[in-house]
Amino acid sequence: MRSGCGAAPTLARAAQRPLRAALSHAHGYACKPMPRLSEYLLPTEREPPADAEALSHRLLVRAGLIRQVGAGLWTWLPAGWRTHQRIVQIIREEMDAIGGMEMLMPILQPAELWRRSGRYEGFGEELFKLKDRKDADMVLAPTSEEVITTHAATLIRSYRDLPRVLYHFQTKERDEPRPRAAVLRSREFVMKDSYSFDRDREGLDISYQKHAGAYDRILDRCGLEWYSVEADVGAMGGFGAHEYMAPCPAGENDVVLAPGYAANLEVARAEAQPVVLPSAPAAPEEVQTPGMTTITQVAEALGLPEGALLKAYPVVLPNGSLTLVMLRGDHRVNEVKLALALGSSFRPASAEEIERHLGPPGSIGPVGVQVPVLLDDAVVADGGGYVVGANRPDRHLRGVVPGRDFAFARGDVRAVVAGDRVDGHEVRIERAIEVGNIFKLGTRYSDVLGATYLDRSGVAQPVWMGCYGIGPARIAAAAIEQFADDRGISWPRSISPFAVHLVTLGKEGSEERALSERIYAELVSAGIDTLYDDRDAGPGEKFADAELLGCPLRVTVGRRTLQSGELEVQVRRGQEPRALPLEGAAAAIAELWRHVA
RNA sequence: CGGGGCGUGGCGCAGCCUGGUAGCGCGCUCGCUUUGGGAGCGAGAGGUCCCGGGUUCAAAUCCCGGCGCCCCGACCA
Repeated sequence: MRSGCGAAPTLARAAQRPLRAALSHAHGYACKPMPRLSEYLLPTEREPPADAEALSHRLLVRAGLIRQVGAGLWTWLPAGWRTHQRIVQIIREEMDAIGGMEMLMPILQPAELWRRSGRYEGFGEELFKLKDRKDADMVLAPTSEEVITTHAATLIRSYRDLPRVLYHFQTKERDEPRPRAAVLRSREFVMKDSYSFDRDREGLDISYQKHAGAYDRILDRCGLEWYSVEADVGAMGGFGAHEYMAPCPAGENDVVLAPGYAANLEVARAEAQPVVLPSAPAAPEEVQTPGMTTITQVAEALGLPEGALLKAYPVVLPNGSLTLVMLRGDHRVNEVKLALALGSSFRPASAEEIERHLGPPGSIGPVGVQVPVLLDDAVVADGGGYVVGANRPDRHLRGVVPGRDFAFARGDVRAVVAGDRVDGHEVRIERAIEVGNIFKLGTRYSDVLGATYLDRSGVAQPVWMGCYGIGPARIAAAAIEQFADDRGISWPRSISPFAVHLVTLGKEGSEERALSERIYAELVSAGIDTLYDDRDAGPGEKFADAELLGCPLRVTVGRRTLQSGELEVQVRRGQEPRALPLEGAAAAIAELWRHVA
């Protein structure tokens, strides 16, 4: 918070002439102008738009912070933009603190660069493509690895030029297949993306750790509840990645959490809950399962838990070969982990392929098949036997023991479920929104775009890169989701559009109004960001709007204030009321401000 | 891409089935009253009924085509 930009005018002077003029002109101080609601654009709505589902979407619109332009396209209105900019500033400070240098790269980029990196086709339908008047192919950048690496190729020449961290805040364009929940997934949004350049892998590790520290501080300062989770390095390749997840109901990811453990469900590993198996006979026995094609049906018919059955998931690799993935009946395949275990992408086998290689879909199994079997790690026999499909219609096999009755390779390919354990602790699974990510790129871009430097011995080496993104809009939405109550938003103080929402209940010309003006001037002079509700409206409406907008402190000036000589301050979170002495109110409010969340 | 839903004043909705001068609540404007939890009375303003075509004497309403938006799933550096 800024401090003192001029003495408050006295009450007497305030009564003599328009206060704002006194503040901004007569005094000549460079006070940050603090809006009166009667002159501000804050279009609050009593009802949310009918198509808004997510809480953050409803509240952002109702509180007058954003408005829609098209699918996935949103305008930030003045108060909303204040929050956005506060988040941007926090990010900027923490990036600068780790030695980042702010710059700006264009959104509109030549397709040529993207062809060279292989992403013109590789990025997929999400990449906005267009042509300029000379018919040259262009793209609207969803991210800036190509441009920054091209710069690095010519601007970084020597080991002395490394390491470096460069970043910018820039609009990103992504033709999302399904924009949703207002700013949670939009087609155009501002992102801070930074890029680190190092001499080698060890240097990259250091840059990565610095970013991890910066991101920790950014999200703490923004007042969010958040987790850093291990992430899938995905299609981009890479040497490691973390995602920063903020738990919230409107989130799009599942995070697996246990004390000391946090991972994206896509990559999470945990110890499965045990299942009691019937003891295995000397050899598998066939059982009749007429018309039963699902795990549930067979388990029920045999009186066994679903975990005592094995589920078959035949997949086809790009080379056309078929692999039979087997996992416990109560588990589900995690496709990301499966691709990792297979070392390749895959697709589920078609019914026709299953029929040809194995048997009738619905009762296929691993015994006697001619295709490789990949057995999930959670399948442990331990003296017992499993029920599997017999590769014949209406038949299953009972008492099947992996290893004895079929050969297999091992892999962890199942999705973790709540109740599994990590280090003895049960895990829980929460919805969360990804607000940032950090990624060790390695030399993927420097190799293809020619970013090399000369090392100490004069040998050209590829630059080792990392990329790091964070989305202010998602941070804002996550903060709303995490802290809103039934009256509206409750901003963490660091990213609230205003610190104080000053409500006057006095009519124009009243004594209360004159007092309000004085308090307003004092707050502004004390450097406190204040929104002053001086509208000619009823108290109910003003309070409702204040609680909807969610500034941490609401200061009310009315007849009661005059009678009691005390100022009423409400802390938004918990709607806790307090009384402060009128004398020295601004200082007391500033002090209170320092202690709210 | 598959499935579902919706486009009528700034917001929320009715009217459409069964065609006949477009309505309600909130909001907005003006006046008076009111003023510590979305206040009252009175008077007003505001709509190419998403677009195009068709049927009809007549289309918000029926038919055909298109566009837009939302939700679920798939997908997702």
